[in-house]
Amino acid sequence: METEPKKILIADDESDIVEIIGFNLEKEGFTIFTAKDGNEAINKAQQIQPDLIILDVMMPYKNGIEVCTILRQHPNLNEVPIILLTAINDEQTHIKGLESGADDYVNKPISPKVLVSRVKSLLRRTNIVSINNIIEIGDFTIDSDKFLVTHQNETIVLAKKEFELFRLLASKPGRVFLRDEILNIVWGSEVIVGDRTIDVHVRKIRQKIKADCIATVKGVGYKFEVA
Amino acid sequence: METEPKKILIADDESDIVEIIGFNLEKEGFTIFTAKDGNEAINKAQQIQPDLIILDVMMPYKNGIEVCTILRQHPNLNEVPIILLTAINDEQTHIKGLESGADDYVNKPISPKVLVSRVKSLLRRTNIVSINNIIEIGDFTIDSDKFLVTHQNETIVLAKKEFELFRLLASKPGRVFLRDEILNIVWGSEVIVGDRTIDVHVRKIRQKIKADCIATVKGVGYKFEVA
DNA sequence: ACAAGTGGTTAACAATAACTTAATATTAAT
DNA sequence: ATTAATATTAAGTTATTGTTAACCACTTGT
Repeated sequence: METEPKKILIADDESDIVEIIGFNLEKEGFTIFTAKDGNEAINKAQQIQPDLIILDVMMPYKNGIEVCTILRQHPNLNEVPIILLTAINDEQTHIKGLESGADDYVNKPISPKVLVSRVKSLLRRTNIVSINNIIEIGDFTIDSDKFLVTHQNETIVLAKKEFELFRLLASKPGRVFLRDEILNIVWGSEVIVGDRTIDVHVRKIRQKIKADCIATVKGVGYKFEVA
Repeated sequence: METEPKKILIADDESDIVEIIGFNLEKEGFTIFTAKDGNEAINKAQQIQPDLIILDVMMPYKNGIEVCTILRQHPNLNEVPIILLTAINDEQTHIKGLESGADDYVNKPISPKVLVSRVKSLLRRTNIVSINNIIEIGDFTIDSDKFLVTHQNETIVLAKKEFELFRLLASKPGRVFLRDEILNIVWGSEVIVGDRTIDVHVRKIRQKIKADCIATVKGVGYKFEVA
């Protein structure tokens, strides 16, 4: 099983904090993404589907707690581990932060080492609990648990066969799937359907997804192409 | 699906701390068990199989970190959520505590309310299915103790099976539950009921709850959708 | 004990969404 | 240009779910 580096999104308007935290997490092998305000945090989270998000509470446009509340209602991000970071050492805010759906609430000033420990602890816990069936490729997110495809913040609802076909192609971008393979995997080896059936499904997917991401390889099959 | 109150084991040699924390957690509907030292904590944990353990770091016989390390090697307790409690505000200990497998590390003096929040947050994360006896999602409040659903201040009375089905779906908003899953969880794996049974229950829920919050995924199952 | 009510299940049928096919148009390869 | 493969469209078919009402088992109040 491949273990790609875990992606962590850090959102804070104070660039030196982002830098020091980012540096320490990178040292541990995490891949770091950053955002400078609440809106950017939400957009980037959707784009990159991080494994964990660190949110400063005091940020322009949307504060960390607001971002947290929004993410918890988001179809693909409502289970992502969230750590709130704050200079506010206030009981009410602390409780409100956790109630907004955050997993941890850490007061500044922070020891980077402690933060790294907390990140690891949280990831350890979330890995035990949930194995998310999410494929990300290009601007697409394919969530098998929710039977949902999202593309650039837009949610696309596919029917069962459409979804299974799309997921198959997207599972190995660039690789061509023979029509026979597709039939075997999506329809099953016993089922016999005409050749045009696949085409019609491909058409429906292409229609629902505006992007041009399924390529025909004439005489062979279809493949998913990253734009 | 029975909803027993969640069991929490508190281990601390300072009886007044145990008392104040215990009191506040009981107020929230948790059942409290206590231990006065490390060995007792391990024994009681095995006996009662708590849903969460709070360990003081400084305890006789075995300290909290040692207890945590041992529990993490124990077959039945290696996944139980653990919160370490400590008067030691020291970075090294903090990190060691988390590395021993604890999920959280909280410094004394503690606000009981904050601790309760952290307990809830951790239980929310560790329990896929509603362990908090109260689920709040969208405009809905689902209270497993009172078997009550409220929606925008209106009280909705659901029958037992209806309630369990609704709670299951609401416990993982967005996630599609396969019909088989639903049967296994709500009806139990031994019980055999016809296919239309689920539909009829869904219909009744949809009828009682005016909102359109249960979506059908044809050929797959049902899911709860936030409006 | 009895009637009335509640909850749960089933069966019959209706409605609908998903899937398949067939007919025709378009495209790509040689 | 010719041909084979795929795209497109609409219509037809099937599978799945929705709806209703009836039935039975249990509980509750009298």
